[in-house]
Amino acid sequence: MKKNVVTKVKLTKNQSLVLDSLIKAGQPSGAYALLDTLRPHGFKAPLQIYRALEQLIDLGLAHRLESLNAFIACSHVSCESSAATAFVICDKCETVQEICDESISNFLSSLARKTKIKASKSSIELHGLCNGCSAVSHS
Amino acid sequence: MKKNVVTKVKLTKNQSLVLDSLIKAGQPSGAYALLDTLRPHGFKAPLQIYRALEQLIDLGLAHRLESLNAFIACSHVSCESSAATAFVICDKCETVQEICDESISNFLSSLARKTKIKASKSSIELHGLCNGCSAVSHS
DNA sequence: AAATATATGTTATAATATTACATAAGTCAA
DNA sequence: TTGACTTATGTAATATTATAACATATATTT
Repeated sequence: MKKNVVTKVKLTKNQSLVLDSLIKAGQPSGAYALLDTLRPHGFKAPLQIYRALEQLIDLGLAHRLESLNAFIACSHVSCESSAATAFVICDKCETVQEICDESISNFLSSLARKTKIKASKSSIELHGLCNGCSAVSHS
Repeated sequence: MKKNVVTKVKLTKNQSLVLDSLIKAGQPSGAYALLDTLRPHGFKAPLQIYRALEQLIDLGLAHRLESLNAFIACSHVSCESSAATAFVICDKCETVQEICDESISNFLSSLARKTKIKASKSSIELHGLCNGCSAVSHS
């Protein structure tokens, strides 16, 4: 797995703005929601968002949630191995837990070994109801 | 995790046609590719595809690959627990290995336990180069 | 047969993402 | 500093993926 350990990077203006928006949102955000948020800052086209996101993801500062077509700021100071992260998503309150430990990387290594694949990217997303929401919702 | 153990189901005409196309394709297919394949059979609108796919997925006969926005026939006679499946995808030859064993379900249970989520759905997708393709491609 | 649920057909539109091309700004070597 | 090069940006147009809304038809149950 490739990864990007980044000590210090200077983000461009657009990248900073997008990252700030993601952080402020604190939950999964779609590209067009980010665009709307940033219109007051002069953003006008989706590409401005998608390009910034691409860099942020490369840098490990943001992640893409494949099952939501949405993006989220990395919850770690610097996600050392953005390729071995799991996301646990509450479908009710939209809270996302980002898990990034040995159990994940071990599982992925083992899976790669078993299937004889040279892995480059992974996506693990678990949906359900978080502790709080499952206590409440009887519906 | 909910699952759908299906002994015998009568598929509708559209469901059968879509499933057949998926099986023939033998690799991930987008909804619109399926639509084009099935135009000769009278399909005209995306909804005919999406609706059939929804049922097939519910029945465990097909799966959605979130990271590709594509669909694939279940490779098991009947995927007993479609919620605990991992997909290993070669980005070069597009081959998909569908893994559905205890290591997957154990990993997911453990993750759910640790994060205190009541899981309902999961998506595990590992991208890279399969054995054959990684031997060849130096690019 | 009537009532109900499920499947289908069709049009329009929403939501997500990329292509293509032009311009600007930063980086580095001579 | 200039020129060559790379990276970032702006903008319009368009491609791709997915759903809403509404009408009709077919199957299932009572």
